[in-house]
Formats: sequence, C-alpha cells, structure tokens
Amino acid sequence: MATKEMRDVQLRVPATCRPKAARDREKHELTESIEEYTEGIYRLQEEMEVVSTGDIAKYMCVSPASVTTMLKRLAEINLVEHTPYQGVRLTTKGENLSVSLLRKHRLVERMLVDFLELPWEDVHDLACKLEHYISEDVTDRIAKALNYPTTCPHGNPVDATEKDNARRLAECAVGERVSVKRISDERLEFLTYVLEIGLVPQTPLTVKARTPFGDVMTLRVEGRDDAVAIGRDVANSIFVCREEQ
Amino acid sequence: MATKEMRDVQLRVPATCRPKAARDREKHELTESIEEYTEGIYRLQEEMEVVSTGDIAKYMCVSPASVTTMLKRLAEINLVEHTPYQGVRLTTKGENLSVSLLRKHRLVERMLVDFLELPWEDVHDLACKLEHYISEDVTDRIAKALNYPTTCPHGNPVDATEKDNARRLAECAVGERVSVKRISDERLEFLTYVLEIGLVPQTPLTVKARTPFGDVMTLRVEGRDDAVAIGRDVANSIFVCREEQ
DNA sequence: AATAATTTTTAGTCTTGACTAAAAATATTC
DNA sequence: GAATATTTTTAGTCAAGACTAAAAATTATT
Repeated sequence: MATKEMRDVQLRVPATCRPKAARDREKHELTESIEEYTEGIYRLQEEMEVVSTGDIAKYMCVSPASVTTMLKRLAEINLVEHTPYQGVRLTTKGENLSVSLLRKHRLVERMLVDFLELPWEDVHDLACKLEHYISEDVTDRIAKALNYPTTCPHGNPVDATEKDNARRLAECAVGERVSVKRISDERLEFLTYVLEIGLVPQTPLTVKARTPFGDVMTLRVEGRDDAVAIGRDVANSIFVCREEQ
Repeated sequence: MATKEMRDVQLRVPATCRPKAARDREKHELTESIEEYTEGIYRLQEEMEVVSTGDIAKYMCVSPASVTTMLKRLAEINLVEHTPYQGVRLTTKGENLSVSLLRKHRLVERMLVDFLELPWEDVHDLACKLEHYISEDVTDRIAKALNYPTTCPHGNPVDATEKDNARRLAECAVGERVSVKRISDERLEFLTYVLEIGLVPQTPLTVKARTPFGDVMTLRVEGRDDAVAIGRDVANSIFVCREEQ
C-alpha cells in the first residue's frame, strides 16, 4: 500500500488538538481550569455575597493553597478582583465569561437529554466538560436545533442573567402551595435523590410541616401518596415558585 | 440572601471536572494526549506499514523528542510496541482504543453536521476534541439518534475495521470512471479545497489525463463544466470506488 | 487586650507533556 | 568501507496546576 515516494503523509492532527496550542494560549485562549474556576465563583456568588478562598476550595475540591495560586492567575487576566485574605469578586469580564459558559452548559444538557435521551440526572458532569470546547457558533446551533429552550433540564435558565421569581423551598412557610422551578445543585448524587422523592421541575407540592429551626420540612408532593421529609440542605438547593409556572 | 448558617454551600463541581481526576487517572483512565497519539499512530498505520518517530512528530506537529517520550509512556501501558530506532506498532489494546475513538469521532461529526447543521469542512477539529470525553453509552445514543449512520460526513467508516473496496484516486488509470468514496485528510484547509473543486463523497468523476509520473491528474467531475487538475498529494488523500456506491 | 483557633498565603515539590541541544544510532554517499 | 547526513534518543528546562508543610493574617475567646 505504501510506496517509497509517498512516505511523507499529508495527514495532520488539527491545531486545536495539537500540544503547541497550550503555548499559543497566551494570546487569547483560556484553559479549561481557568474557565471552571471562574464559573464556580459565579455559581458561589449566587449563593453568598462574599466568596472566600475556602469556599472555592470546597467547591472545586482542591486545597486552599491551589485556590490562592489560581486566584492570582485569574486576577492577572482580569477575571476577578482579589483582595488577599478578604475574598474575591468577579469582574465584568469574569461575569460575562461565566454567563457564556453557563449558557453552553445548559444548552448542552438540553441536547443530551432531549436529543440523545440521556438520563436527566447524568448529564451535568458531561456538560461540565464539553462546555469548554464548543464555540458560540456551535452553541447557537444547539439552541436553534432544539427550538430555543429557555432552561436546562434541571430548570436553570439558559440565560443566567435572567432573574426569575423563584425562592428557596427552605424559605417557604407551612401551608404554602408551590411548584418546583429549578434545582441548583446538579451533582449526580443529589439529582438522583431528588428524582427519587419526585421533586423534579414543574412538580406542585404543599409544605405540610417544618421543625422549629427549619431543619426538616415535610411535604406533600403531587403524585405521591406518602409525605416526603427533607433536610435543610436539600430545601436550600431546591427553588420553587407560586404554582405551576 | 445568604444567611450565616448556610455559608457552607452544597454546590460542588463534578468529579470529572475536578483537578484531582488527573491524579486518580493512574487507575485506568487515559489522558487526551495518550489517546490522540494512539489514534494518530492508527491513522498512520493505515497509510504506511512501518511508522517512525519522525512520522508521528510530523503528524502531531511536535518535536521528535516529545514523541520518543510519549512512546515510552504508550509502551508502558501497553498501547504500542516500540523498538528504539526501528519504529512503533500498535498492540491489540492500542488498536481497540483507536477503533473506539474513531467511532466516537465519526459519529460526533455526523451529529454536528446532520443535527446541528455545522459546515461539512468545519467539524473535524471539534470532533477531535470531543471524542475524548464521551462515553461508549453516549456514543451509542448518538448512533441511535441518527439512525445508525455507517460513515462520517467525509465518507470514512464509523467502524474502522470495516474494509471497503475503495482505492486511492492517485492509483486510477486514464479513462476510469469512479465515484468519490471517502476523504482521508480531514484538515480544514484540505476539505475546503476539496469542496471547492467539488470532490465530495458520492460525486462521480472520470480520469481524463495524467502526467508521466502521476504528479498531476486531470478530472472531469460531474456537475462541473471545466476540468479539474489535482496534484499527487490530493489524489492520494481521496479514495474512490467503482461508480456510485 | 492577649491568647487561641481558623483561614489564607507563601515556599517548595511533583507530574504531565511540551521544548532545545547534544549524543548516539542508523543510512547514505563517494 | 570511511565519512557524511539523517534520524532518534538522552539530558536537562519550562509552564500549568495540583500537593503538603510552615508562616502570616484574621477572627474568636476569655
């Protein structure tokens, strides 16, 4: 098959898969790590007004020392403002990057569920990886192919800047009738549990009782006979809105 | 929004996006690099019976020294057999990995073209990246969602072990009437050119002339008025078969 | 306010996977 | 078949991004 004069094969791996890409990066590209940290900080900022090194370390499951190192890098390329010992805040650039990544993430999730029919609770991890490799153009085409969905399969908005009327289930009073809007903790273990107790987006429910300091809530979930009791952490990660919308 | 007692947010990044994953790797996971080299060697083996360090360096666009280093690693985990100064050969394990990666690659390409409607010539680079992150399960679902396509958009078989009856256009004699089966060089620049001269898979054509040593071929391509002249390298990367199939 | 506890940062390693320059092996040429 | 050219390997660096241990800063306690 291979004759002598054609030894010099034309095949070549694409530039993006080439190792050199790591060096070319300096120009304008961001690493997956940088993106993942930035997006993580954005997610944390939605939960607390001041994000500390320790919070990020816990979220990313790395040592605090690693976070400090990375924060320096993020500050250098202007994604965050970091006051040592005081905490971080995303810059506008960092926020824009996060919003773009969240859009990619959530549209990819939708594609995995709606087109590929992967299980609802499985897609988050894969989307977390793929979001770093698809361009705006590809993302737009996913949106188009799926007829412009507005939320991910877990109910979170494709456009992260869009503020909805949802509040934490943990903040609901006894007697309130609400329906699940979105689930903010998308880890497999958590989603599996949430699915088990039937608290998927759109599900209506009524708060039946809660213990004195709100540690445990008892719910009547539509379509279930037995009451469901959930802890504080769970109730904090589930957002609800006033009935059916 | 964030009260004191809920500072300890439950959010957490998925394990696969966690840096530690790089360390956990030792167990059974392969890096993107390792996979890319292995697949590259497979592609090269299809073009030449003995693959040298230099060939790989050229293919990967990396220094020969880097290839030597990587070959040691590949040999260690049993993906190749490497005889210093003599060349490499994939082991069965290496071949299996390559076949699996090529399947992922080609199905992803199909999805990008058929479902997302990305341009034919653009999808290779992205597929090269994504192929390392999707599981067999996801791959199976892509196949299913697209109704089990048998080739990628450039005509290469989803199942790389399937041997077709195609031969290089460069090997065709004057007067032969054949049709394009597949294009083996999938770099953007090459595909853009091929598209320009109309040599996409399925296109019938006739070899009109060729210069003494086969450096230039003149073709009549169906659907084009003017003749097309191509060089040796191009004719080597285009595979054809006897008419319309 | 002084001491203790906690959190963050600094300092110094490690691994992956690139690099260059020099040395060794193989191939080619006169 | 000795001398030259080419290819491959070795040796030694470098950057990203993780780690641990120790030092510094902040917060909490009495």
